[in-house]
Amino acid sequence: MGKIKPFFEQVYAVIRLIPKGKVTSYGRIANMLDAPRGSRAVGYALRALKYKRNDPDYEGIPWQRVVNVQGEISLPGIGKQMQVELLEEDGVKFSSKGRIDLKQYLWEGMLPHEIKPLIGIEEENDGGQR
DNA sequence: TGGGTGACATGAT
DNA sequence: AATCATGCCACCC
Repeated sequence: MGKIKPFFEQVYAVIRLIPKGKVTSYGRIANMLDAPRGSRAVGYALRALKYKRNDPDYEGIPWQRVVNVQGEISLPGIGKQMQVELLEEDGVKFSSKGRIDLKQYLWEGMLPHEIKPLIGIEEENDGGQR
């Protein structure tokens, strides 16, 4: 039946949909996955990529396109600089305060029912009856 | 094997 | 405006 991928997998699948030159927030990704309080879990998924960097299944995930709802980089330390660099390569500009103007660069995303087929999740209702 | 551990967002104080 | 608690989930040791 509705083949459910683990949540982290769903997160990665959504991130792959973020267009180059755009960003989205942890919270928006959570909302797209029907997990309105799951923003933190989205962050956990991103952190977990560190353990998967040798796994070909997880290559090419544009993780840099996820920022917090303020348009700021959440990733601490050296990784932050790397994220800024990658975003600049994407064509995203930072303000003098190190912020991204979400009015300009935000990827609005999709509704949960729109995004599920794209990330390999079937709707659980079979046939629309209820 | 089971906790502890994090790239967050929100509402209440 | 700044702090605080809480919800959320897979993975490593």
